[in-house]
Amino acid sequence: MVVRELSDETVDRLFHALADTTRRDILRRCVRGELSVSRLAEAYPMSFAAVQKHVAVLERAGLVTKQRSGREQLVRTDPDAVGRARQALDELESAWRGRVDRMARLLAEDPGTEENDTTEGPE
Amino acid sequence: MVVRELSDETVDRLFHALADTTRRDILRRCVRGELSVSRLAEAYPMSFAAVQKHVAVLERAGLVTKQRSGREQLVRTDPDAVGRARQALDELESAWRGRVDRMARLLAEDPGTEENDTTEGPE
DNA sequence: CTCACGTACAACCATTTGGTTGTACGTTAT
DNA sequence: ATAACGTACAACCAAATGGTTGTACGTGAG
Repeated sequence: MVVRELSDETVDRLFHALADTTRRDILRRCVRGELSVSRLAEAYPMSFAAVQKHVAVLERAGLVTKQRSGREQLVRTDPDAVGRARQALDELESAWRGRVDRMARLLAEDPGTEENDTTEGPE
Repeated sequence: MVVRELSDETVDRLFHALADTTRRDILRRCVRGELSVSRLAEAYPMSFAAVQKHVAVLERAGLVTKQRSGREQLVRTDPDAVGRARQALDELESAWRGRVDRMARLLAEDPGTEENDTTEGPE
């Protein structure tokens, strides 16, 4: 498993897609069996086009995939999606604890250099 | 540990706050020692007021707390914050697998009521 | 005391977002 | 063949976002 580092834009789109109740609900629905967009749309108090847009946002964020089946477009949430969201959180949390710093430093410097942290952020 | 369920609005604000590169960077910076807002502002190619607004967003999301110290306002990221973000993700992921539904139903209803799922979304 | 600093907040602006309706087009059912 | 269905997409709109500048005010330093 390579787990490539997530770009800022990727994380932006990921979290933005998750920052909406309707979209999170769509995700939940489309795990147990894919649903056509119109079927989905029936579930919400908004137009078909609105739901279509929500799905598009989820798709751009890589949280769902669409697959054509006849005249329907079936939406399914990507199983790895949560994984990536979690990874984004992990990357943040690791900065939290300075773990990444320490590890990087431990790998880079001599053992025994237990300095206090002064990790430079992006200037 | 009580771990109260997160409201939709809470999760909305949480993910929305995280869906911005600058704000995520602020979070990273304000873990190792709190920083004054103006100190923070120096780090970004935008006005003081803009950074102030970003901090406000983080604060409303509960990701950061401010504490007055003299004429400065010190920003510190809440250690429990990531925890709540992770919880939000967990609540989603558990729906992923249908675990929460089943558990909730098992706990709430009579044993043996094995209905088919028709999980009602926000109407 | 006075002034610079750090903050708060309002007003304003451009862009994005989340929603609408309407139209067009391919596919399935009758 | 024709009608109904599911989708795609454009145009439009109101509200929220992310940024700006300007002003006011408390606090700390000289």
